[in-house]
Amino acid sequence: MNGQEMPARSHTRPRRVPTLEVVAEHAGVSRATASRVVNGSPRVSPEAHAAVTRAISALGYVPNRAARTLVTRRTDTLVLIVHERPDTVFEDPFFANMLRGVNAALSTTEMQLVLLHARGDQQRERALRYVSNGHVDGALLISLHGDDPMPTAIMAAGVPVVAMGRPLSGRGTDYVDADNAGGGEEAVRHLVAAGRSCLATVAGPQDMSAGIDRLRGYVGATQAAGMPDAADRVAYGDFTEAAGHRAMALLLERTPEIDGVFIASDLMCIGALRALRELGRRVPDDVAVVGFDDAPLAPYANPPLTTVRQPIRLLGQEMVRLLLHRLSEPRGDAKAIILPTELVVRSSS
Amino acid sequence: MNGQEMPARSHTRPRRVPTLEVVAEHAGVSRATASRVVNGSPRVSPEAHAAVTRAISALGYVPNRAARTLVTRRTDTLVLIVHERPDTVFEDPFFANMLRGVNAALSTTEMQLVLLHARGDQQRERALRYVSNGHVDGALLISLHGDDPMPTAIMAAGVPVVAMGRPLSGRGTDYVDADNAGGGEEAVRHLVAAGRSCLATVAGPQDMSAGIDRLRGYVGATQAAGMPDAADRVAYGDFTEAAGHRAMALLLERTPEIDGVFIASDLMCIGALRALRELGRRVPDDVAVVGFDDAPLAPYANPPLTTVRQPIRLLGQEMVRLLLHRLSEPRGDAKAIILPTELVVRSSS
DNA sequence: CTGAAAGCGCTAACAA
DNA sequence: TTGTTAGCGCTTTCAG
Repeated sequence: MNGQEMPARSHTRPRRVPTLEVVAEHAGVSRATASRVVNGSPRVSPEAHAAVTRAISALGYVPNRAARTLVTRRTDTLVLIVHERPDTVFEDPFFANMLRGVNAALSTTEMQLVLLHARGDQQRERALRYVSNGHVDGALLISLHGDDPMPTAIMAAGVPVVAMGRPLSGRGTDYVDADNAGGGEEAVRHLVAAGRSCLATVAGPQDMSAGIDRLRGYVGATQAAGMPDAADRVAYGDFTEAAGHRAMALLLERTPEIDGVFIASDLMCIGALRALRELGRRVPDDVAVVGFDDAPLAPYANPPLTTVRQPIRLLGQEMVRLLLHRLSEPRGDAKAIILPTELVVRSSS
Repeated sequence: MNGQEMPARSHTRPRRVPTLEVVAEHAGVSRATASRVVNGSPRVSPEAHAAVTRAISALGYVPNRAARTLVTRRTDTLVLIVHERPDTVFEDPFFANMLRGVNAALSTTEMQLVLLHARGDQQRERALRYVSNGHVDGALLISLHGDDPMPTAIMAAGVPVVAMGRPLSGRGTDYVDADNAGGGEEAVRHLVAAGRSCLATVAGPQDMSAGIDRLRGYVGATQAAGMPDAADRVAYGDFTEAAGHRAMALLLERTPEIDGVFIASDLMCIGALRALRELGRRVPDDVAVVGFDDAPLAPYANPPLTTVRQPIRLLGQEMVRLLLHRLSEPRGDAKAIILPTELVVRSSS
């Protein structure tokens, strides 16, 4: 299989942990009864229960997961698969925040989390094989691009899936997402309320729902505000700082009179801010900027950026909650959890 | 054990995967021979090998990890334990970068990574139990504080450990670290070369080796440069932005004539920069600043910060390499891998 | 309510 | 070089 002999890993762990067998003996019951107590079965007499419980804590017994998995085919493990297209979305550290949410939700459980990267065909294959072969009870998918078949493939293997962000394909996939469209609208309303009349946007990649939805919100709100021409002032970037710089410069070149701009990611904000500075525009007096808060970088921008904040940590938590729910409730319509965004106004001191 | 009945997770996975038994039959050999092929034993005839290999790919066989673990007591799993003291070090996203390094090193292996947070006694206990009970082959420890007994406890359980950063206790623990002292020295040399004569430092927490070592480097280099009095101009912070702000303000209050400062983390840099601005100091003309690059925040500072860069991603990789080495080489002296830092000079455009 | 017994899929002696 | 066999520790019928 792996083609080479395994190294003889002989780190002799002398302290062999107690087995159920030993617990049962210590409690004066059979292994079956001990197992029932461990698994919380109600069909156990109070005496037996007490005896086994005592034995467990006396011996410091902990169930052997491998043995349990072997028979139950349950792994008590979730996998987080990170789809990372070389040097784009994952460059920014929004990941850490999401992870904290995931862990928070998991910490009340006996579930453990394993991490898998899946960039490149080889790693994708490996990840899919891993998931399909019963190594995990469920999968969390993040940073999906385009119509990635991964969610469908995993579901076809009978493993429940929850995606972060609305998947562009795979109609039946459960997912959690921020209200990206609503955030885009809010940004526009803020700019309009600030008296801006010539809006533009640096939109995200149109092969990701986050990019698409934020743009949709922007377009809808500008039209609702009676600024249909704003829908034409769009430049696209791939969520990176360099792209933000490029897009902002392009917008200003095409329409110098822009006085308000919505930028669909915080990394792009940093780049756009740089472009504005280089072109001699003052922020926010000359051009008002509203960003989208994926990661904790925007607060460090200079001048401080007003942003639409995405509750990433909460999204992580909700992903896990939804997946755990699916585990006990395998069938049913696909669910989507959309969390509201929040406008965070920051002004230079 | 867990006190409540497990929910009946019945997501019927119909597609039962093929077992070694089936592979053996298909190849016309015994299970033992098939196993030998799977594990790359050389004691197999070419014909048998070919037959089994063919059967494996025909059937899409993948070894059942639980079964294998049950007998070999090897899990092919490493755990990354994050020690996160409430709201201090972990606030900054250096974590994501380290994780990428870890994953890079792991991706050439069949090993998988599980993530465990251990803040608070309860979670610490859980983590230790988890590790001690043979769920993993080795442990990676990050963001250790003070004389945390965790490394020693895990090693006592017979599980190899590698820590990120020199542990303050546990003499025998393997670890990887950046050359923090060297970085501090380099920062000072840079400031001296820039003609600064009244140096100060915002040092990190003195219950973490990163804080201690960077300060040591600073002190040593200032004395070597004939500025013994600089050793007195030290203010401490806990690596957070707020602390950096506070410490910088304190330094300037005590010694207004400071014209060069070394700041032991990038988050503290952001805070210090804010303090400098508020107090009307110009950077770098008035006060030159050299930071320490833990996370990708510093580049976004305004003005751009000259920093000592820590190769976090590489450190992650080296952690894994060292741990894998330990797995095959259980005994031997504790090893330390110290990676050099790099001075990154950034100037405002 | 309890126990005996049959495996889950795999590896590792031990024989052949 | 190969096959036979005995478990690894646990859950789960099935009788009692």
